Amino acid sequence: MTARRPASEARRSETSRRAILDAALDLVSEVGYTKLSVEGIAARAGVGKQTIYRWWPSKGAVLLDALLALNENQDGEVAVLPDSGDLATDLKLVLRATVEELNDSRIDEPMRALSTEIPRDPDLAATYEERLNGPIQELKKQRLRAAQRIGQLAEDADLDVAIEMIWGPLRSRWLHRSGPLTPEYADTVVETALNGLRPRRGEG
Amino acid sequence: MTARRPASEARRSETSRRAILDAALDLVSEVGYTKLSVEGIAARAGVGKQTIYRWWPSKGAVLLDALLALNENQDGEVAVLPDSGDLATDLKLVLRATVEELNDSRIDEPMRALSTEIPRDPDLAATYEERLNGPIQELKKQRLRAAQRIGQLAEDADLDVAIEMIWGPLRSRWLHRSGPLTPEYADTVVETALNGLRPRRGEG
Amino acid sequence: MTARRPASEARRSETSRRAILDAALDLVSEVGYTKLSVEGIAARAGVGKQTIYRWWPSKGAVLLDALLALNENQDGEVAVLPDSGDLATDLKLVLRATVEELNDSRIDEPMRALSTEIPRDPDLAATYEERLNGPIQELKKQRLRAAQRIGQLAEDADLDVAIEMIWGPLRSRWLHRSGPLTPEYADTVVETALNGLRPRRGEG
Amino acid sequence: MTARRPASEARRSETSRRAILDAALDLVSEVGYTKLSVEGIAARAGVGKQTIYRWWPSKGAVLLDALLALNENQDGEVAVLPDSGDLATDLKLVLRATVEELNDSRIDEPMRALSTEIPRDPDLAATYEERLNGPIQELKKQRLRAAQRIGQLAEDADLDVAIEMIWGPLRSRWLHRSGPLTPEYADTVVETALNGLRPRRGEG
DNA sequence: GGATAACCGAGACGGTACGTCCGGTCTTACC
DNA sequence: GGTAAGACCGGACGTACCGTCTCGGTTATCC
Repeated sequence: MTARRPASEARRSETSRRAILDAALDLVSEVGYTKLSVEGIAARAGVGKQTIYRWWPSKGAVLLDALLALNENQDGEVAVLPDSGDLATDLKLVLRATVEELNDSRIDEPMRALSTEIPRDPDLAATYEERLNGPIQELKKQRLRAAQRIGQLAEDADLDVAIEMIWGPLRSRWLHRSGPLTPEYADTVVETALNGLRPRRGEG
Repeated sequence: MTARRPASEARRSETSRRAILDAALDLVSEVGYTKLSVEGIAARAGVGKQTIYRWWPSKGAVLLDALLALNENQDGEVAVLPDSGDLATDLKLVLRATVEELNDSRIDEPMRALSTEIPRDPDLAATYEERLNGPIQELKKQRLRAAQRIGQLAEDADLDVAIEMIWGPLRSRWLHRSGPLTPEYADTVVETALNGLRPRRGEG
Repeated sequence: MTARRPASEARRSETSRRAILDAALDLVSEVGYTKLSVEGIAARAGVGKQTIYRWWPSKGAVLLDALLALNENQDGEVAVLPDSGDLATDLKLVLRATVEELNDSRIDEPMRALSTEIPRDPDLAATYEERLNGPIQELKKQRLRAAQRIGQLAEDADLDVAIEMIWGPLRSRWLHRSGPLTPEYADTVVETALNGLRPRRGEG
Repeated sequence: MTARRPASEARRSETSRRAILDAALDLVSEVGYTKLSVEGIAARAGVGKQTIYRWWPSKGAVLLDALLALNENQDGEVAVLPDSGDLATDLKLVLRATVEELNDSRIDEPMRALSTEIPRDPDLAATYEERLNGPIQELKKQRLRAAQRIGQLAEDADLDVAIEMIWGPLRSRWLHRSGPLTPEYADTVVETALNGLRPRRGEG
């Protein structure tokens, strides 16, 4: 696990790294991202500011690492989305899990912070894409391609649009707090995305 | 136009107000929202800082007003979404217009700034909801309800979900710059949202 | 007295200015010049750092002003050196006063600080020359010229050298703590400087 | 030469020591004492910071050693001041040599640095006194005592005052750059110190 | 038409945080 | 055990803005 980090970081203090990530998570929950400061993180972590600037370019980057570390802890990392043979069932399962995650205050605040910082900071966006969003996006596409192969998803569907259709509404409602995040909402979104908004032929 | 502002603002300097909004728009395009500062706006507008703080609570609020003023200028304000009788056609029209708007650099930066600031600032979010998003959301719902009445949209569809399905993907691609905003993309999204992701029965 | 400051400083807070000068004097005595910091002065004075940087270029400049302010307080400022008609008597008087001043802990530390900072900082040196040393030097020269006129000082004496001869030893012993500063020492220096080091002709 | 250092320093790297002293001299001339840093010296010398802190307590101490090393190089070290039998002649000779030394940019900056650091740092002052100033002071006193013995200097003269009278003005003019350092100035000072400021009896 | 009060520009003020430099200590790997 | 390298905690630097607060100098109503 530690060995994963490259040789150039051989002398890096694992203690300080953990303290910084923990402090960042704690503080962002306590005071919000806007009032989160590198100075504050350093103080809370009992660390010199330089130790943060040496390894991260911004408070957003610290937070991204903190979030990644959070995932690594609850290991057995899902390397793949579930595939029971039925797309709708699986998507509901996944979205319900996402609902739970976004309702987890440990994740909610830092994730919200990242979501609003990424469009402002191209460097952070690139890292986020590479380390977090990209891989996840690929998993989603794999699952959708499997569905295409067995005729559960239109063959000519644009997968990026499809992903947006499925995961977008949840994310949007969460980010703008425009409604409660419930398992039922997850189900509704999946059904609507798959079936479309038109009245279903032969219904009623 | 000026008369629209309440009596309490009778003594307010229209010159300063315009200068501030213009300066805000100019600066946010030049330096980005993060480096935009009340101090900078005041300097650029040739105005005292207090004149800004007297009328707006934050730089975000200034920008919101600036954006609203921008809309008021290009008058003939569409008080309603087009209704040709065919929902798909109308939605494509509207989304193509949105595509053009979001490609307009005059609007792009301030809009992006607001989009990332709103989830961080409840007060700004409330104002945004009341002055800009709420009314627009209502127009969209009206158009969708009309479609429901003539059987072009499922009667049991959750309109909030529907709106997210239709307008979400465009907004998301724009905000994260995850692909080009083209008229064709607008069309694809409308079709996908209406028809759903499942293979259409009897197709092929 | 306050009116002496130029119009450009009309809005300057006299309260803050006094607090800063007082804090600087207190701190330099407590912790020494090396550990004196602008940050520390600001904190002690209950003032923002910018308020110091707005009006002074360095901690040395603050200290110089503090010292000048100290002199202004004990008014009745001697605009001229005493002239009783006898040079030796007057010089002893003046040097004994200097001895007392340099033994005053209120003056000792800041003066010592300035003395070591001036050779390092040309800007500070210029200000010091203009505001403090220059005028004093002029007074000394006036007194010595008077002595020349009545034959108590060699007509061809270089006044700069003369001043160094008279005031230098005291200053040197003080700066390097190479011996106690006593009235007797002052007298010895005056006698030696006036009579020279050679054996006096006809003595003994 | 190397053997002069005590046994405890047996393992000390002479290469590093030289590199540090050279780097210190170079840097103090380039950037001035204030901006001279242990970090900078280490980097320039290609040496670890610890190697400096192991052997010297401060940047001032390094500089003092560097200066001492400089003297040791131009060997044939004058263990005694010249004594031709005429004090005035000898003093002029010595002061003219000092003038030349102080005009040497290789010596000027580090010496100036030391001169301003010593009154701030008692430890450095002690070392300076022991290693450099003390011995020199003793040489001066020896020469002056010899002069007293043959009636060229007043028998009751305080030698410390005498030294200050003779060497002080030069040092002061140099430190405060209050005038050019010339051989003529050296001569004037010697004459004035010996003869005193009073008009000479029987002149004219 | 003279008082008066809100608005305005300017910018000083007490603060917070920035991102950097360096101090002095400690650790690692080499020789 | 000395050394090069450099991470570490900490303190201060000088700067940028925050949001509040005078300060005079216009307006622009209202008596």
